[in-house]
Amino acid sequence: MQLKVKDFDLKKTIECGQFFRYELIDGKYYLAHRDNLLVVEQQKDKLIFKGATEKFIKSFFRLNDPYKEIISTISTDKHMNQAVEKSFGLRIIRQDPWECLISYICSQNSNIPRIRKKVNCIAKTFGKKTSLGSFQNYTFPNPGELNNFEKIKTCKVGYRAKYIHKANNINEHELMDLRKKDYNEAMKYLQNLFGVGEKVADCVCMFSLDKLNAFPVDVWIKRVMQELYFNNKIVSNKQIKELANNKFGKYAAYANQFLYFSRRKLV
DNA sequence: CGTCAGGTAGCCA
DNA sequence: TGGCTACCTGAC
Repeated sequence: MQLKVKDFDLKKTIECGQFFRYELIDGKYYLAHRDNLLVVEQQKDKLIFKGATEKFIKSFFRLNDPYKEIISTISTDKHMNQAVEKSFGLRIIRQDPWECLISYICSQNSNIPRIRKKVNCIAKTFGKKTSLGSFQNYTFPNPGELNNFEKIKTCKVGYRAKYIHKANNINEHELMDLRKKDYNEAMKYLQNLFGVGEKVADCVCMFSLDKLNAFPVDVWIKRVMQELYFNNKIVSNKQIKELANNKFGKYAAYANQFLYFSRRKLV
């Protein structure tokens, strides 16, 4: 199946570090996410895919987000103009909240290759084998299925094993319902989970709960924000989030991704 | 070896 | 609130 796309760059979107279970083979991206296994490739303005419906693709890659409006909303200065220029076409992936939560718990104090190893290992250890043509991968386990603490530890997640084991008891219905709640309520719920602080909660909000006003502050965002907007002064995460909120408003999440991408020069 | 990497809990002022 | 440190692990 195929689909015409505008203002979309598949490579940037997948490789920018927001999404962890994929493989690039012969120019095609094989994606595994929760129970889905799909293959996608982009040829200019054409998106060719298998293993998913058009509806899923549009929702997953947020192809219906008003890209031009988002960019004009956040492009209030030359810094953001430059960031947008470098990362144009990058979209926020709309992930499954549960897999997203576990993935970002794994992300603490880890670089991208290590996060990918951990998340893939959890799928391999607890998920079911699945295939698309000759490509094989694993589903992501459901809440309740990560109940073996020793097995979790074999995935090299270190001290995060106890967080994952505890998160396993989550009520998935409640988690999904956070999509309908506002940002503050979602943050409160998430930060109540053991091992989930402000950064991880913000990531789950922005990558899976449709909270486009979220603005996760990690070390990279902190560096770039201090450079661009605080004259290289060391400031608190709270100050950074306040500024982002005022400056980028309801699309702060996109500003966050553009700044992160352009700073790290990924892809 | 030490340091660092997309943080958080627990503790203290 | 804000500041501090231990913490699993693997790459350099």
